[in-house]
Amino acid sequence: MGRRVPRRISIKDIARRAGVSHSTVSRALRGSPLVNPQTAERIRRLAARMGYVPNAAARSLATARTGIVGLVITTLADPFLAEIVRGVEEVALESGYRLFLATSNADPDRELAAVRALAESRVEGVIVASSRVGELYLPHLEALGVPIVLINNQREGPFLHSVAADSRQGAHLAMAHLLALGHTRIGYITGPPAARSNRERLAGYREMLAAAGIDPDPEWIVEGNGRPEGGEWGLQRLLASSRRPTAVFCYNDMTAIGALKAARAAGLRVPEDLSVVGFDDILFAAYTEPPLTTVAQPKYEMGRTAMGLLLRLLEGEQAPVHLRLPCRLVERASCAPPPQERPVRSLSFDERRLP
Amino acid sequence: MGRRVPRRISIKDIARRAGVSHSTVSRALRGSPLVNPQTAERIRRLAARMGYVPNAAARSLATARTGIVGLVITTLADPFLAEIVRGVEEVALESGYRLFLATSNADPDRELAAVRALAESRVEGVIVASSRVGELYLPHLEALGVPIVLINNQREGPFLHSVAADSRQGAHLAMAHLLALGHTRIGYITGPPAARSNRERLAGYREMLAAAGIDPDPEWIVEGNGRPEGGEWGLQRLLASSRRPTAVFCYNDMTAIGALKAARAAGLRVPEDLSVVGFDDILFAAYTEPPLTTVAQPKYEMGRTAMGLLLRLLEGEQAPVHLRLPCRLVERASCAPPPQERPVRSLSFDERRLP
DNA sequence: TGGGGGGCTGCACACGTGTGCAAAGGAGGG
DNA sequence: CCCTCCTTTGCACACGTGTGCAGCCCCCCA
Repeated sequence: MGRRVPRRISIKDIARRAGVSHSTVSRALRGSPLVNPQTAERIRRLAARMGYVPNAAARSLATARTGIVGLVITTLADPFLAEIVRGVEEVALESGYRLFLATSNADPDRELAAVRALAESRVEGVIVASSRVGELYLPHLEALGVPIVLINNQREGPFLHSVAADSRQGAHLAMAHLLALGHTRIGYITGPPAARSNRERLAGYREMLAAAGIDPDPEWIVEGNGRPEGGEWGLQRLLASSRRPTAVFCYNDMTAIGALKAARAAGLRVPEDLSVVGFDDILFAAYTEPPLTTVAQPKYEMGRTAMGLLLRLLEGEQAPVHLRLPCRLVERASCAPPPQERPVRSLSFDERRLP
Repeated sequence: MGRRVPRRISIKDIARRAGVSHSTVSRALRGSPLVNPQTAERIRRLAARMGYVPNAAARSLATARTGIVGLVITTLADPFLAEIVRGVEEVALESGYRLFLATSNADPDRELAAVRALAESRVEGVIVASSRVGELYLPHLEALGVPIVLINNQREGPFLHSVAADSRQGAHLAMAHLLALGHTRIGYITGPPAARSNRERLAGYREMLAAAGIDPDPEWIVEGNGRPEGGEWGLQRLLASSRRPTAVFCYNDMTAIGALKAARAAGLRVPEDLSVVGFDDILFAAYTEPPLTTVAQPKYEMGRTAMGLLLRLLEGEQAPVHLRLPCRLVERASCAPPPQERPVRSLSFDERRLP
């Protein structure tokens, strides 16, 4: 399959033209002090003039270093990933590493093929920016024997390191905001129940309620799936609960978007009747109706940090490292004080037990 | 910098264990008919058992083929790109090519560095999935001397090919829909004026108005920028026009989102008072308020087609090719028949000239 | 003037894989 | 039985770059 790549200038061609050996050219271009400065300069000029471009494959072979980092993502369709990838790529470029893309879309066959491609390319390290890494994926990656940095997906293993947003602290921010506005009945729409981030946000939610002396009603915690449908269903169930919350903290912005939709469908105004807080600060959070107050993960920083950590690991540090970056609250327009409590008496104990 | 990649099994190791020469191993693993079938099978078994993984760099060097395709995108933050990349990646994986990521974020220095990285990796071809390729970027890419497939960015050049959605036909769909609903005063909020896609959508807009016998008011065409702000400003100007449109066709969904926001701010209900059509069908189009009727580009198909085209070019076809894929209309809830024309007389000629 | 040392250069080999060519061995036909 | 041809294998070189080591030349010092 395929044609050959066009034959390009090699250091031997330059050597011939310069009347030196290819070794000298190699050294001159690499800036070795072993070459006479004038000669080196002459060679560099000549190389530039001849349009020389080093051959990465040949260099890899000679040096046993590829300068390639694998970037594993389940799917680019996750708007959350863009900024992370930007951060990763920027640091990679600065430090002379190349990125190999490996997406899997959660298909086991493709995951396997992708890992094989990474192995054949002899990646020196791997960054996994993906909410859900397949359970089988990770072992294969570990078998590569190179350091792995997981983003927002902390696990334990000899080659495993991680950079994650501090979801619990982020949840604290969201809840502190709602509590400060005067809310006391606050719901939480979960993401994928098994996700670590979900458990942490839930923990943060519970902690802040407890700290405020509020006893959370079990009905306030409803299951979503991290996607808009989940938010829709979740909010519907919340609205049906006996002690209807005046505010909802959502696992992520996608969930919040669904929740906003359901609120509208139920005739509720946001934020007058219901306050909503999201998580992630995706691009569209600023354009929902109303614009969404949300907890921003430092995505770009996480990307930079992950690649920076990988660089350090490639330099030789081998101890497993797990880094946490703080979130911050982005206040927009989806939160307000709770609606005036109708002076209607709350249900008495007896009434509650009635059908 | 960096440690060496762990030493892995080579065909020489296998050869030693199998008691044959490395040539035989190479041939066996590549499935050459020159090897005794039993021997070949034995070698393949041994290779698998020893955990052999071919070294892509060495193979590249020997065959002068890298199997690498450069994927150039200005920024991943464009939600539009995700599906395209998915299509590209899928075909690439199926056909044994690897993807090399190069983003530039419109920074000239980074563009240069990215192109140099592509050159050093000896990419066999390049796919450019990016609304705005820097003017300087493209010449550098062309200097690589490998086929280039542009997505949604048709230009002419010896190595340039393209796959694009048929924007004009898409505009026809949108306009046909609005006209069929009974609208006669229809505005268009542009994208970046220089963008080819914008010119095509504008052309499609004009053609359909003309076909319907409608003489477009110059005030109906207002300038946006492809982002929500542009849509906001654009709609504000449209609402201020003397013959206020009852429907707006927007350059893209981001613009439409801004337009929806401005409509709300102006107290207009969508779709009762104003119909809005977007373009692109990004993920969030389904979650705007109301859900956005829009023209979908076949993004996934475009990605697949682009990579497929590149494969054919790599096989040897050299004629510049420009492919067009049709769009389709996705009807949601942002369009309705125009509001009942208030029986109020329209302004007379004389009145119009008054201050 | 001889010896030592430093600066610079080239030789030769290595990296891992692929492949043209020669050669060995066996089978089959005359 | 010999010749030919086919199958199978290994040798040797190539790809482009990097690098240890030897060697050359020149300068400096004794």
